Amino acid sequence: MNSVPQLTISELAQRVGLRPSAIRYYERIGILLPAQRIRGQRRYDLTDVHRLAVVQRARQSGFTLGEIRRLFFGFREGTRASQRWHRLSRQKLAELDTLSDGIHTLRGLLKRMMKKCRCDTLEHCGKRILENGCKQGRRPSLPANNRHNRRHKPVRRTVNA
Amino acid sequence: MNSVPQLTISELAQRVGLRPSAIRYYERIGILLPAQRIRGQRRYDLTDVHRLAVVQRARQSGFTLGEIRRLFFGFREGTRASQRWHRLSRQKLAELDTLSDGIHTLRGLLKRMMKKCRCDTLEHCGKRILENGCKQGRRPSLPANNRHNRRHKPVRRTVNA
DNA sequence: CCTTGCCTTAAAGCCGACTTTAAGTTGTAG
DNA sequence: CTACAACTTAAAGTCGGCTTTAAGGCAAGG
Repeated sequence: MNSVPQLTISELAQRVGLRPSAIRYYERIGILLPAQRIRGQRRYDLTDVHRLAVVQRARQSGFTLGEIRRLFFGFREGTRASQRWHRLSRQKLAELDTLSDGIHTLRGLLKRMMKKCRCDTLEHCGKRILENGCKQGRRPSLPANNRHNRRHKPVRRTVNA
Repeated sequence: MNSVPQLTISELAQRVGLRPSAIRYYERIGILLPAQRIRGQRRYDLTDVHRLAVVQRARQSGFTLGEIRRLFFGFREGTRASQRWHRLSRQKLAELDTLSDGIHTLRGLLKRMMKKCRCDTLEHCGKRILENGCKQGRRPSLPANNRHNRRHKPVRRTVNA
């Protein structure tokens, strides 16, 4: 049924554009469930690929690994826990909205700087941010640096398969 | 002319929601120009406030400090440098667009998870990301962690002045 | 049999972005 | 005169997110 039943760790890594070490790390911290093993070695299938696709997207969008675990893989069924999950999600949704806003603003700033060139643009933008920026939506919550993946070799994803 | 001619470092910090140590750090790494000093102590004015407003917004939107320096404060006039700047900006604009996309996707995923509840939603989303996600816009470029600002005391901004 | 290649683990290292600490200066109030 | 608050610096520490290293296992091929 699954076109790719068993992937080794480095095959999986290849597909999602990560390195094996990152995948092991994700397992350790509970982003991935302990993988099935065959003679001691981890094996994965397509559901893992999909899961990691979401993880990657989320990381790139500024989610921390903690948030990813809580929000995407942290819904247990108990009403208690589920309530907590809903609270967290609502919170994160709000954050995402203000984040979108911020990105929009900066996109605009960058574009204006490319045309009109120069500092008053910047100064003026800072002023605007301060003024209207006081609409206090819980600000995001910067995650951590992934630039490693650039410092070290880039890990190009396999285009498909 | 400027309603607030001289701010001490902690006054400035207060206004932009940073701690003094962060501001000194920004000066060290060239995000802020060496501040004017009066009897050895740094003094700031409104243009610094505005500058930091932009910096903050950019940090929250996932820019690294390096990018912020290069993109917002790194346009020198030489045609050579200016070309480089334009290249970087265009690149970052593209990144911002794919980032917006990603955020949109995840927002959708989170919302669907709140309604329909559960994993197939997630699985399905992963699949979609993999399929169309291969439109290879240079992915962002995660910056680093600011959660410190939460671990340590939050530093509430002064509402205005 | 031995090399090659990919796997394993635990532990240490690294980078970005700050914060904390330690030690010292300065201006003001009591 | 002293105490205090708020500043200064350099250096060390911290945290998240990985990567690298060191030491070893195991199957396939020559």
